[in-house]
Amino acid sequence: MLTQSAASSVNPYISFARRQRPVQAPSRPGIVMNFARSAEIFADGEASGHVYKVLSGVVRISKLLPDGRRQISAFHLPGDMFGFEAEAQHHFTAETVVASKVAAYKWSSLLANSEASAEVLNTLLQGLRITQEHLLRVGRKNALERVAAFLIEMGERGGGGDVVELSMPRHDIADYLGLTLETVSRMLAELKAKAAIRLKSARTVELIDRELLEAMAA
Amino acid sequence: MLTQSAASSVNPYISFARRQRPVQAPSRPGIVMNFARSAEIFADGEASGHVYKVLSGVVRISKLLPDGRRQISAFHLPGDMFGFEAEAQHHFTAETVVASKVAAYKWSSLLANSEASAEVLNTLLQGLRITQEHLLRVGRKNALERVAAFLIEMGERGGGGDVVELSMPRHDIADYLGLTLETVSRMLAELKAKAAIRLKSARTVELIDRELLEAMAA
DNA sequence: CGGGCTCTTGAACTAGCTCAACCGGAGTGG
DNA sequence: CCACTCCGGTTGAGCTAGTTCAAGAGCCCG
Repeated sequence: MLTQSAASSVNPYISFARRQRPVQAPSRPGIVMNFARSAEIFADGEASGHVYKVLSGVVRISKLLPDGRRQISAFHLPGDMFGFEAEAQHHFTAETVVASKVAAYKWSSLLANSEASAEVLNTLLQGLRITQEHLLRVGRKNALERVAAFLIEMGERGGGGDVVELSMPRHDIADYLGLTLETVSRMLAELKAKAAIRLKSARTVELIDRELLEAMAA
Repeated sequence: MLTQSAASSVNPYISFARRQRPVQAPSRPGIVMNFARSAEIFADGEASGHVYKVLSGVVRISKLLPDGRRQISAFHLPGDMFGFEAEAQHHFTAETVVASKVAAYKWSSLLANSEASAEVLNTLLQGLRITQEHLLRVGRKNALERVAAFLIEMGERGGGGDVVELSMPRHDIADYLGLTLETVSRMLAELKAKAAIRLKSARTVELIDRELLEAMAA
């Protein structure tokens, strides 16, 4: 079971994603829900109708290929909203990376409120821009540039301090950047060797030369 | 000048994109503009404030890296809208692929109209979903899968017939799929060898085995 | 103290890139 | 009407970045 075989090996996260879900369905605006780490909030294909806001923790948005290859399109941090759909079904999966608190809002009631719907519009515009920028990274940048850009991104979103807490495993970073976890690990080692970063632990990165890091992100 | 050198060679399209632009600025809703082939509609960094609808032709949306590497995030066909921005500046470039007719609308007046703004919301939701799906292709699919998926996509968007007119050069397809033009050409040759398609001309592809094509797109 | 995970590192392999030559259709001019 | 040229596309040969496969090393938690 642990000996994964070839390219068509099933992504281990499929089986890990737990169906732990709060009993109370989110019906009125702003229902708060607690999720354990690596829990599924909703899955690709499920009925949509609610949008969510991260209160604490980290949420990953992903799509799976039938053979298990996975692409993470975004990590959502506290304050971020996700789960918007034009149709009645979700077209991607949302799972927690770490234990997280999430507020659910009814999509229809959000649209009824003009102030909220203006905010939604803005969120969507930002989301589209960010996804297009990420597409450029994945489609045109090399492994070192992608990892450097990822660290800068997480640094900025995490408050701008020099110490960046990566709450996700290498596997998730790899699936976000379109790489393998081994390559992510090697690129981190290279950035460390070039004195751009220091690895306080596997998940705690200190950015010791932002300028160099930015130059490497291309 | 024609001997391009190495990975850092400047993208030829930078210099080709012509600044041919209609004199009349789009100020009232629905101003129709005509553009020659490979003309710039707006560039990354320019002031935004208008959104556009393709009336005829094809428009490509792209982002450039300083060294000339380019990622095309979308091709827009007649009926599609583009140019939405949350901020005062555009964050990507829009150029015609072939001679095109485009209608410009003032963003602010579109937002004022609630019916139009509901349509905008829907367009954005669709756009986000499509971009995420494209990210999965670029991040996780191999060259053959990407090219097969591209042909299926263009086939469906082009009306569903068996003969697909690709109005864009190989270079554009490559920059859309995150490949090189040589690889695109080789994958088309492979699909042809496997009898999934027939190349009536370089730009005219006949899909002779959609099922096989879909299987190859993974 | 032991059993899983996660992460790192090494070695070999390969998909796709790079570099280079050539091909063919669409003007263009003699 | 043919020769020439230009440009987009194809094809080949070799190379390399990143993957794959494999073996260990930490590390957290019971």
